[in-house]
Amino acid sequence: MNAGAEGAESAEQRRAPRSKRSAETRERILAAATEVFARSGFHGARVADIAEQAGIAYGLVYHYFRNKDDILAAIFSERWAQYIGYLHEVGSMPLPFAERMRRLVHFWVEISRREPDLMTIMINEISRSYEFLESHDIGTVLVAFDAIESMIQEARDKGEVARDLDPQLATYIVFGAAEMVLTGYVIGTLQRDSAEAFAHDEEQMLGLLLTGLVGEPR
Amino acid sequence: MNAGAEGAESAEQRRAPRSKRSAETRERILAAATEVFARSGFHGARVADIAEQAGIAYGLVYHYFRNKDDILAAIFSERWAQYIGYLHEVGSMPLPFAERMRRLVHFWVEISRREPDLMTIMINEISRSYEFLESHDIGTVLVAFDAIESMIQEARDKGEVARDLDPQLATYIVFGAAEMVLTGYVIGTLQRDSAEAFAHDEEQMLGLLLTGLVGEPR
Amino acid sequence: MNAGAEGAESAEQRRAPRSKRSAETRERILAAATEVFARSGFHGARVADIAEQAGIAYGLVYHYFRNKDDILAAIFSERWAQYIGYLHEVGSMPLPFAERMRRLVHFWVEISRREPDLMTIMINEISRSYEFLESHDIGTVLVAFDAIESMIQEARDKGEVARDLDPQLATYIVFGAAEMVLTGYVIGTLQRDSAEAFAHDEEQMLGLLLTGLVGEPR
Amino acid sequence: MNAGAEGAESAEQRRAPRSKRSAETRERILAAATEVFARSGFHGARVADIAEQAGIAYGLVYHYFRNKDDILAAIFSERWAQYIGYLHEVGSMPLPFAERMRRLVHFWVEISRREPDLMTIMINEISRSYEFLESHDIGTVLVAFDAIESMIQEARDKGEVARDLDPQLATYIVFGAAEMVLTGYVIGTLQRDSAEAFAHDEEQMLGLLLTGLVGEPR
DNA sequence: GATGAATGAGTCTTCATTCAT
DNA sequence: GATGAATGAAGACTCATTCAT
Repeated sequence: MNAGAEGAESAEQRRAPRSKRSAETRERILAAATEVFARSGFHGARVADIAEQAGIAYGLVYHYFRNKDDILAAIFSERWAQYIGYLHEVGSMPLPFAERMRRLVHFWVEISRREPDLMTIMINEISRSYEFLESHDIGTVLVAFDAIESMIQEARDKGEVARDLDPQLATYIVFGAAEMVLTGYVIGTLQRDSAEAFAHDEEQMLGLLLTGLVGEPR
Repeated sequence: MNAGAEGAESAEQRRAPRSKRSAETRERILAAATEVFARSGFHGARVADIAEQAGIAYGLVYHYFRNKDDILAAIFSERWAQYIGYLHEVGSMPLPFAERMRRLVHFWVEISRREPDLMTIMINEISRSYEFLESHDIGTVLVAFDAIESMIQEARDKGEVARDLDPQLATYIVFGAAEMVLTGYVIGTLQRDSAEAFAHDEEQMLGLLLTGLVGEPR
Repeated sequence: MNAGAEGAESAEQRRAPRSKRSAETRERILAAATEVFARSGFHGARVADIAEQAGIAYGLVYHYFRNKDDILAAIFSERWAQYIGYLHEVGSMPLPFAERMRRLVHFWVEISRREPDLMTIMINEISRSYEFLESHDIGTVLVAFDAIESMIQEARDKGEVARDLDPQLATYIVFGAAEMVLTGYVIGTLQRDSAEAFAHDEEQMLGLLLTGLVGEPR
Repeated sequence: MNAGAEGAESAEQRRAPRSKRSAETRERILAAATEVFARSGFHGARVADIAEQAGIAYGLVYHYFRNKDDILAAIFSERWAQYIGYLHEVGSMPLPFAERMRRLVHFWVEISRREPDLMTIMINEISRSYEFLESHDIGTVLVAFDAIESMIQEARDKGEVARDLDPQLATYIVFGAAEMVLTGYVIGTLQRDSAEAFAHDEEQMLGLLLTGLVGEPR
């Protein structure tokens, strides 16, 4: 398509300024969309709102994204990718299961603190399965589940978790538990204002997931 | 008119044949809407679809509900009410905490099996929807959380759960865990086709919530 | 239903209650419609509003009137008829022109005081010519103009008004002048709270119409 | 493209070709709406009709006006403004009262001749519409009354009109008289086809308003 | 690249009117 | 006569997307 136009060597750099600006605009759109989607939801967000938030004309959005869906998909895949990356990273570290879980929980809470808008979107839009199943790569979402499931599976094999545990179901439970707490942050019913408060929550979540409500050896 | 046929039944039933038909139509609309919302989502559902599903003219929908939102709100409040009712019922029974949790989990799974459409809506359209949370009574939703929180609080006082447990946070975790499993049923990534399979899930969830991933005394 | 309870007497009278009741209901609808039309305008008034105001089911309205237009037409023709009647009555009396005008003006002001709703409708709806011309008998309206025009014409022949006066145009002016004052009453920009105030207005109008703004021989 | 043709004209015109086109489209919509409203009335006019008349797509109307009401309001405020302007202009001229009235009457008749559609709307949709009066600035309408009232008041102080005249009431009468004649033009019951005919009407109106039906010194 | 004017399909909602009971 | 459930045509309005400049 544009391969011929690329030219040699410096071409990449010559293209740079333009593509740099381009990339910046693209990023600005994504950032704006993240904010607007978080505030109004995917359906409630108008392309015009996103453009306005990004400080550009709304027609320009269509130079960077095929359509509105595409924007959500981009937010989703690009951010989720790094998330998945982290999951795999944690999964491949030679750490005890409890420590892996600790990092996982910490990671989730951290993201929620730093990028609440992004987390809001993840939580609110991604679970709209009927839409997702049709238009996006639900597989990509499931990869995250798989990563956690492998983690649990492996831990079970090593005897770090109960032998009769169903790894798949356990994954859903771990994921759901974390997600609801994050939702609490997002909708403001769980208000936390200090790093300590968040740290405390992490402890609680970790303890509860590992040893349950009853669990004493915490 | 047919008053004679009605006889001296309960006063409630005598509440006019017309109202009766009316009530039936209303129910038919709610049932149709539940199905359509579950299939297409609130935004994707057209009032015309609901009317068609209910086998009525679409203007009639507006005799029973102010607008589309109102239909969702009705599904929500009328079903959620009975749900809350059950929570309180379980909460007031003189049962050990573990048993209460068992019933709770069973209740959730049962509803999902019997009324998957309703559960789909609850999960997709209501529990995550800022729109809904903004326009309707978020308080009503939170009552469910409160009921569970009281349950946990009480159990803590009795020493049935860990002393340092944060009841509020624990509630979110319990709720979130259950919700995600149900979401798995809803979107079909967790396929269960027998009563045994569901029963097994209940055991798993209960065990995990009570004694955690590690938990041995299960 | 309750016919048997009514007892015997003559057939006419036995039918009387029914047609009497009928006539009453019809009147109640007209009265209600007058109020509602005055408040909300013809377009803004819903048949259901009228029925509610009349205290009946809205389907019943269609037993008495073909449709909404028909109600307005009835108000119009039945009330206007008596109005026209008065105009002709005044026109046929052997009175000096000034006296006729006085009675005319008094009549208008009186109606406005006693039946402001009716007057509001007359003023607001009847001039919507495009609708009127199509659906109603504009001729009936014009009869009123004709009556006044004849009055002026005759006065001119007798030398009671300026010889070069165009009776038709003068009619419009007289009519318009009165109508705007009444409109002032209706919309509340001309507030009058005593019989004297209204009487004073009548004097002013009469004086102005007869001898003009300048006019001294008043 | 046409920038070169524009040259170094006034800054106002340089205000971008795009805005220019925009302004033209807006004007085209207003003109179309004026025609359609006059023909079918505000309620009877469909936005689609207006768009078609303007030769544009349906949705474009909503780029320029919030809704149908807004279009009527724009017609009203933009035209009425110039109308009020003229009233004040006449009011501030050092002219005898009779001359002022002459100009006023002439002005009304002229507008009716030149922009019958506009006048139709003013009369049918605005000056009588409770809807309009409620939702918009009735004050703006009343300013016109005030202007005339001041004119009469001043004339009374100078002894140009009867000493016992109520200026406010007189204003309503003058206004109403004129309005009804214009209504006659609008609904076609007063057909005038020559400049002379209109001029003659002006004479009649002026004479009648100044010296009344009886008035001889005319 | 950038702009925003233009397009028009898609839906909700209203409400006069009909009709079974 | 009376009721109000049922119908469905009609129309306002939104907004994603295209495209000329």
